[in-house]
Amino acid sequence: MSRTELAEQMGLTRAAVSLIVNDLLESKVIVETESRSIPSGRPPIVLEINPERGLVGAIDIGATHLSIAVADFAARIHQEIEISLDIKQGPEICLAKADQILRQLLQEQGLSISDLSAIGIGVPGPVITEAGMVVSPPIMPGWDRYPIRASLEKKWGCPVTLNNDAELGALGEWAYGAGRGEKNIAYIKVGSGVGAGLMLNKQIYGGTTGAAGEIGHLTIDENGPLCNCGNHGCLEAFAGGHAIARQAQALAQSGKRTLLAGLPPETITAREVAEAARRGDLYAQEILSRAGTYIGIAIAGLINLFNPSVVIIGGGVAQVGDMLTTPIRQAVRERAMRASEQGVRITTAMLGRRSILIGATVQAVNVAIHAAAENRNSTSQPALMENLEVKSSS
Amino acid sequence: MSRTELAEQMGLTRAAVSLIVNDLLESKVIVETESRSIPSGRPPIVLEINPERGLVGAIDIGATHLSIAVADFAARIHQEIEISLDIKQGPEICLAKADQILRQLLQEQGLSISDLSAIGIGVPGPVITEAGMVVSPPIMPGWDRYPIRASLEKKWGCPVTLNNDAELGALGEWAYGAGRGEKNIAYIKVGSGVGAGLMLNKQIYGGTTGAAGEIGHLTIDENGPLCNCGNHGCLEAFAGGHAIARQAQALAQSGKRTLLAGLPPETITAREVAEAARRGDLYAQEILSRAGTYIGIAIAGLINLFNPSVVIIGGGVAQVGDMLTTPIRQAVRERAMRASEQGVRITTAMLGRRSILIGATVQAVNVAIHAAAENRNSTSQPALMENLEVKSSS
DNA sequence: ATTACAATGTCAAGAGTTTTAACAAACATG
DNA sequence: CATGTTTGTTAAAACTCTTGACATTGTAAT
Repeated sequence: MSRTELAEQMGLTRAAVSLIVNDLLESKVIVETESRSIPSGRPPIVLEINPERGLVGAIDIGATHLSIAVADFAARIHQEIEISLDIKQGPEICLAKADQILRQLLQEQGLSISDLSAIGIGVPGPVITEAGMVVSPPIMPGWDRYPIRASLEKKWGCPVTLNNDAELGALGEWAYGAGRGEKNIAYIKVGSGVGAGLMLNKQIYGGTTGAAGEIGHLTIDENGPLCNCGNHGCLEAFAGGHAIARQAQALAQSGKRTLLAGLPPETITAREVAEAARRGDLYAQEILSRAGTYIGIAIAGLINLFNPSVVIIGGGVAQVGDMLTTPIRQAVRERAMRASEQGVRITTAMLGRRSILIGATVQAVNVAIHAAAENRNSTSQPALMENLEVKSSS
Repeated sequence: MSRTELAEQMGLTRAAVSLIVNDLLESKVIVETESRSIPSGRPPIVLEINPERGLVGAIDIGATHLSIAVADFAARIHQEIEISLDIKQGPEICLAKADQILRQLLQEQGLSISDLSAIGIGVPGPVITEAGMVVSPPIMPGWDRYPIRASLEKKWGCPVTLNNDAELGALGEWAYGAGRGEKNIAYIKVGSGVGAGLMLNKQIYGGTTGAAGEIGHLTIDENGPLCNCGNHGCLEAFAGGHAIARQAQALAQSGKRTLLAGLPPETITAREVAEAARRGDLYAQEILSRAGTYIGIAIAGLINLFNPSVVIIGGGVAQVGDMLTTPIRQAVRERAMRASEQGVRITTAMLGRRSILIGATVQAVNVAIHAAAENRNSTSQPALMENLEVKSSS
């Protein structure tokens, strides 16, 4: 983004922007990159946040895994590690583990926590961002109202941000993936459960108590199977990773000619179903296709209510690609209203399994930038930085 | 709101606010009202937009009616009129009618269009606010892309705003009704059809193409009755005014002992059902209760996705009150996730059938204020006015 | 090559806002 | 009636942004 563009966006003159920008250049918060060529006139000098200005940490705590990454201010991941970890062990154990892995990851490069400008975290539950804690999480026993952010900021001595994981998936895909620059997007995380993260008017929308986007518990069929949440026929009970695994286990024991038949039932997860489907197993494909249809029904509802411009399918199960998106698209076409359905693009996550980590990185970079700009003695530097924070649509 | 409060909200000092405020007081855009008493210290002087500064027009174009009102800057309605009008007649005829009624209404008080500072309009279709037109409306044949705002501004010579009617219902209830000061609310308009208007982060949310909030076309049961939109089992086909009337007509002919039995089927509308139910007719109550349950199912989905703090039931059918809200509350309690459901209040519209007109008034006042503030030669007067626009939460 | 053109970026003086720091005003309480 | 507390006001000082010029850098035409 050039000085002139910034001036227009902020409602200032080029001269004023020049003064602010040069100040920020001097302190290396932003840098000039190559100048684009334009039809006529002097080419603008493109400005961006200095990728080398610092490093941030990104942590994705899932139901059964823990991913940690170190990235620069351009959200380029330098190092990454994933281990399995049961979130039910509670905050003390899980966060201690995260602390340990992060330090280890940094040490490999001769770094320490103090080299990080900020750390972004995603968790699979309703988050009150301002308070830095989760409230009444369905699948995180023991985490309710635990002061996650406060305790980590104290331990690490740097700013920490906490968000819902699906929100971060949406943010990641919006900033660097399939939803770049769009105004309203939904990121559907299809993992063991199903959740949605929303960005409305280019901002994360978490709802009143952080519980927005619970698409997994839309009622699809009131006579359907029992869900963890206590209700019957939730989407999650039809199409989540657990539900897929359960169907596959039943299939394996049914005596049908399927690639899954040979496996011991306990070892069958959604991953095995995806693998079998990829190899052409019709029964496995059938399971995924049906899941896709159910997800599509729910997404049709979401589209009717939100009218987004893009819906991005992410999460572990989404790695199967078209086997899920094709039935989803069809269900949406059949169920959603024309006016909304025609304007929406439904696509797989561009950042794959990294959407959430990248989203966490973006959040961390944003707070780091804010902290840096606030320390400087200028009024409108923060406002200018906000326009540079993530390459917003031009 | 006092000068000191304004200063805090805007991040300025009291001194700066004083200068701006006194300028605005001089030009009578705002006025001082009585000073509240506080525990200790000098009582603050409450400021508000001068209610007498001017008048605005509000127009609510429904599927089968046209309501027009003249109100002051405090959204107090001075005059009001409602006639029946079929929106299918198209924009030329309907807007000419609106023009005629408005002029007539003004003339009764010795006024004319030039006495109005702005006019707000609501229509029952997806609106692109910036363009001032509707796009692909399901129930407004002939209105697609007709330049509603442009043609009216030319005709009337004052600023005109165009919004979806349910959006305005939400805005009206948020500003002066059951959702005052809340951050995220949904207004459910139960009329011939069913639609939702959303205010998220204290702003109208219309979606990417203005089609957000189409709750009426959520699929409740894929084997349900055919809907106007072409799909099966939409909420609207179960619980809209049309659907209620259809059920009542069937009931009347069924031979059951009901108050509706005597009436000729063609004359039975939702209004007659409500009337019979109020008189204790169990069959009529049953119809309404079932409609409430279906609406509740859809609202449960909306709550799971949006996590609002208040859901307001409005529109013609909602006038029956508890006969609709009780089953709605119960369905929501059964279907929505705890975390979201516990934090939400479900209530009837406080402004009754006027929600939309008041919302239109609020929009009109806002643009009028903006126009007034922009003409003045000051940088931050517009910003200050925004904080006064509608009594936002303190 | 040279010239014209069109847009970006820069500079110094001047205009306009906001802060600072002190003070006056208004009300409750003892 | 003095005291405490918070609001609102005032003048000078500090700061920010705009104004209106000019230099810069590329493309396209002569």
